[in-house]
Amino acid sequence: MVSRVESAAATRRALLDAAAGLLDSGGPGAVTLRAVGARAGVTRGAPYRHFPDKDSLLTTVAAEALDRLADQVQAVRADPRLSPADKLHRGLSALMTVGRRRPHLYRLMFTYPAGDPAAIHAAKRAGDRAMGEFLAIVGGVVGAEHTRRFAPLLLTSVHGITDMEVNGHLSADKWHVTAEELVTTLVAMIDRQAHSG
Amino acid sequence: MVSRVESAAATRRALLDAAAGLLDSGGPGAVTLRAVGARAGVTRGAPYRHFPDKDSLLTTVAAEALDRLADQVQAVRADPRLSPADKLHRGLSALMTVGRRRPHLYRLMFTYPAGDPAAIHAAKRAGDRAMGEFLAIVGGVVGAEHTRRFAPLLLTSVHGITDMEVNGHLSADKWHVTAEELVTTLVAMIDRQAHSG
DNA sequence: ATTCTCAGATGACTTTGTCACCTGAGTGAC
DNA sequence: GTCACTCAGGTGACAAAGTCATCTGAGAAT
Repeated sequence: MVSRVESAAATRRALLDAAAGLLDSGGPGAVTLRAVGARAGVTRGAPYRHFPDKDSLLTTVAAEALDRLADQVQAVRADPRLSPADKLHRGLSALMTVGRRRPHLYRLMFTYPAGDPAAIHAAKRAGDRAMGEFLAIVGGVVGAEHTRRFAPLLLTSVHGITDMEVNGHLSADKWHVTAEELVTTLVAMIDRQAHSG
Repeated sequence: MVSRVESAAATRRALLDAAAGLLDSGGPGAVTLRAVGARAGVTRGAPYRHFPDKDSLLTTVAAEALDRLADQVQAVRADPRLSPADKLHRGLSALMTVGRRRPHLYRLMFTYPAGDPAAIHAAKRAGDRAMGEFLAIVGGVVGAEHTRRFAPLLLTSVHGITDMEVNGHLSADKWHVTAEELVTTLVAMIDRQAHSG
């Protein structure tokens, strides 16, 4: 027997999964509320029982993705078997992997959130949490006194590298560099900078 | 007396300007072909005489913006009164200024281009040209042997900084840094790296 | 002068976001 | 246990917007 609230929660979950799935397979254009509903086993109007509008649904998808990223980074940070340098490498890899494996979702995660205030707040909160986890990892590498400058620099830079790669502005055969190479160079530079002058 | 081709060219121009204007003032959601047509003084169907579809129109807007950016950077690069370091600073400022003054256009410029092959090609071409101009400027600062690595790194990083700022992920009161500070740090680091080891 | 070409207008169709309203199954009060 | 209630979900409807077929009229070629 399923209670009413259980069924409702399951539908909500199915809607979010359907939206993310459609986004992955067909890009933003494929995400219509009708298609989302169909994929979740309900009809066009049903999503409005769970989200005030389409933007809020999408922003919630982004918020969940940011939260999962934050979880991953948190797990990396808390893993006692990893050295600070390894943690940094894995954390950054987690970010880039989202961009490569789920480019449309990645785009959504870093777009200015829209929709109702609750969804927007959730997205900002999740984004800040992910950022905070990264900050802590970077702090373990460069030392607290350098974190304020280098952590955001590293994050924004790696985001830029990922974003441009995802959007085809980093054609390897034209600029003769890979994203990995850029990140490696960047990390080495920051490391050196923080541990010398 | 206006010839037919003059009138057609003027309409095409008006359509592109109208699209860019609507994008600036109301975001992507405000750019409808009907609104574009109205703002350009024609009706809904007229844009299809100049662009095969909406995506192609938008991609052309992006291509023109990238071309204008390339022009600016080229002008900076060719200015004999500027030192290499000044050129770099002004070039990067040009990029960030687009992001701040015209955030929606900035987003469009760095999104994977859609539409007909001609428009896509124009956008990629313009993007590559802008990238090439930046590359030349960076080469003047760090020396040819370091350009391949540092130029794309600098560009992607500054793009990432700008993108995250534009999308509200760099709230100064939370992370206690400004975009300027990040760029300054980055440039100083690259400069130092290229001129020492 | 006649015919042709093409920019632009118009009507129509389709997709999609959104809302008002309806319905039926769990749920709490008695 | 009965009854009214709440709310998830279904359905009809509407408006906005992309797109196309078709029409028209003014400049261009002959």
